[in-house]
Amino acid sequence: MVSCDDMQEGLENKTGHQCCSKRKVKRGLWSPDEDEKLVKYITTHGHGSWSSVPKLAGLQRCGKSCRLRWINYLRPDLKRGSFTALEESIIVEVHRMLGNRWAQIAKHLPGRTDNEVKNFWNSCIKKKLIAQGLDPKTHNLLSNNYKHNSNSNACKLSYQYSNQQTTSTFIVDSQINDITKDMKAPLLPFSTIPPVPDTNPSYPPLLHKFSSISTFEYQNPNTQAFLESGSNSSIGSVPVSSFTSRPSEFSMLDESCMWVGGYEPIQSIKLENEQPEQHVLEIEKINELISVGQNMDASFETSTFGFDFVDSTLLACGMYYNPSPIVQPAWNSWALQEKK
DNA sequence: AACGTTAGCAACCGCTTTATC
DNA sequence: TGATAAAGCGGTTGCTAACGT
Repeated sequence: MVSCDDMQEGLENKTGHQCCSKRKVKRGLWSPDEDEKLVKYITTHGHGSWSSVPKLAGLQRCGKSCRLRWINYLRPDLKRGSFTALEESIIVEVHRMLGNRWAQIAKHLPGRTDNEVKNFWNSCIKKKLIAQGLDPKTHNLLSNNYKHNSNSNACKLSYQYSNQQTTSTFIVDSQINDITKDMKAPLLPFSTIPPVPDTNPSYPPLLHKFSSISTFEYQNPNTQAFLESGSNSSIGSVPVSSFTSRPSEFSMLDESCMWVGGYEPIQSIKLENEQPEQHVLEIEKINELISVGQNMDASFETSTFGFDFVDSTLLACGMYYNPSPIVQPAWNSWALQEKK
């Protein structure tokens, strides 16, 4: 077997990435000495332009390599150790919504890097899903052949799928609103609800935190929504069209906002619309279900309306309701009012 | 003990996106 | 507005350690 030293010796004399083609760069594993140099430099000066870091830090590395080493390994805020069951659940759930967008998934896991999440997915979660008979790409049931050929040694899932149904068209990222995904959504109860973090004063003021509505009322020519405040409860009524026809009514806002708001109990949420062919969905029992660490159950699902697990998950996790472009101005004015 | 296999992970590659001029 | 550089990102590679035979 080729030793690490051999490998590095062989690599050292090669020219590196295009970005560093003017100088010889070292590749392969980082030595403690290199780590120390990089940490010392970054903590003192910040990284600035990564391409200039190696020279300034006294490293014979490519700037890209320095950046990667810092982000994936040396950053002081990185979390070490195994993934928890909760983290695992979050990865599965967000992956089901976003696919292999590791950087986006990692944003929901403080202290974890995209590389780490990706490696964990490929080395563990993927196998667990296959062992459960689920396609790790689509999260749908696999064919029997695939299932039988899967790795039988994969460790057991720490969660259970309770159902396998429903489809809704759903936009999951406000920054990629042109991307519509078919959500094949098995019902996946979280093993626990994510911890409620402290309120983050930096989160965008114009975002409406769905779960903390207190009082709100507005009208506009196209849609109507009102929220009534009770002493201990909030009742929201938000006009939406059928998800299948206007899925963009619901979308996750910038993923970095996820988990930020935490969860505040709500008594009910009513979703309705004005068009006769569309439906009204009464959401009851949410607090109960959420408080015991579950999403809404299958019986709660209304296939006609298309309000399925995805949406209940958003709600349960203290995510955000993203109004449609029509509704947005009203949300914004409400938010401004709230700020005063 | 020797060898082969596998899992986990760090690092790299190359493409895409974003920022700057 | 286009060119270029820098940064970001996902896929892939290959090393090490652990495990099995």
